[in-house]
Amino acid sequence: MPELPEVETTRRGLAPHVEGRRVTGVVLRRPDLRWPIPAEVGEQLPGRRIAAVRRRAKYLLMDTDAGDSALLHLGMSGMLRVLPGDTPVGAHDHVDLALDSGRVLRFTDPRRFGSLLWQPAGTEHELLRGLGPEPLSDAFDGDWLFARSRGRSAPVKSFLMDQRIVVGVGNIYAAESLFRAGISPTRAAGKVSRERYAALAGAVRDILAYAITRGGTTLRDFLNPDGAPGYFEQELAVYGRGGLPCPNCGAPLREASIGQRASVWCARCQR
DNA sequence: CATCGGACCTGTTAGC
DNA sequence: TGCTAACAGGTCCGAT
Repeated sequence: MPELPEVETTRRGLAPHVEGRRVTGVVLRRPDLRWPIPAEVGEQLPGRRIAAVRRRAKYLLMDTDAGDSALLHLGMSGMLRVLPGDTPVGAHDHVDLALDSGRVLRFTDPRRFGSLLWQPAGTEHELLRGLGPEPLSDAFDGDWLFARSRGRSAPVKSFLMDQRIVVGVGNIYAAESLFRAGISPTRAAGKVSRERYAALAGAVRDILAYAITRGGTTLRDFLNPDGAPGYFEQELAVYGRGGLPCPNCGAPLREASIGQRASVWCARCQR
C-alpha cells in the first residue's frame, strides 16, 4: 500500500493523538511480522512518553523521551489507527500501544510484510543507512538523478523506485511521475538526459506533495489513523488504467511488467 | 557494484 | 456458484 504520501498522511494523523502521550501498555498478539518484533518494544516502551512522530522514507519513527525510538514500516498492507481503548480486536490486529489518553494505537497488517523494530538511543537502525535523499528536500533534484544514473542499464522506473536513489517512490507514484515527465518507464536509466531528469525530479516532487494534500491514495483499504480514506486515486493518470485512453492524447495506455511490477504508460506521450 | 529472481504472507479478483 | 490461479501499494537476500 503505502508509499510516501500514505506514510506521511499516517504520520500527520497520528501525531496529535500520540505526541506527548505516555505508553501505558504494549500488546503483541503476533510478533512474527516481516521480522520478529524485538523484546525491547515490549520491555522498554511501557512507561515512556512519545516525544515526536517522524518519518524517514517510508518508515515511521516514534521517538521516546529517553531518546530511543520505535521504528515502523507498513509494508504492503499495514495500517495504523488511533481507536477507543475498548475497540474489539480483528483478525489482523497484531500490535496495540495503549496510551494514557485511554486510546490505543493499533497496528493492523493482513500480509505481515510490515515491521516494528527498535532503535536504541544514539544509534541509527541499519535499515535507515544507505537510503537516498527525501524527494521533498533540496538534496533531491535532476542533477542528482542524472549523476546517479550514469552507466546504469536498468529501466528508469526501477531506478526511480530504488530507495538508495530516492526514497518514498513506489509503484503508483513512479508510474504517475514518469507519465507527467513524458519518459518511458522502460528506457535505460543511464540514457535519460539531464534535462529530462530535471523534469522527472519536478514531477516526483509535485505529485508527492499534491498526493499528501489529498490524503494519499486509497486503492483498496488504506485509511488514515482517524479512519478516513485518501482521495488521490481519482487523480491517477495511468496507474491501474491499462487499456484505457491516455488522458493526454487518447491513445490506449500500454500495460506490461517492468522489474516484476505492473506498469502502465502511454507509448505515444512517453519516450 | 548492478541486476535479476525468489522469498515473505494473506486477501481479493479474474477466469474457467 | 465454486474452485484455482494470478495479482496486490514493499524490500531484503542470495546468486550471477
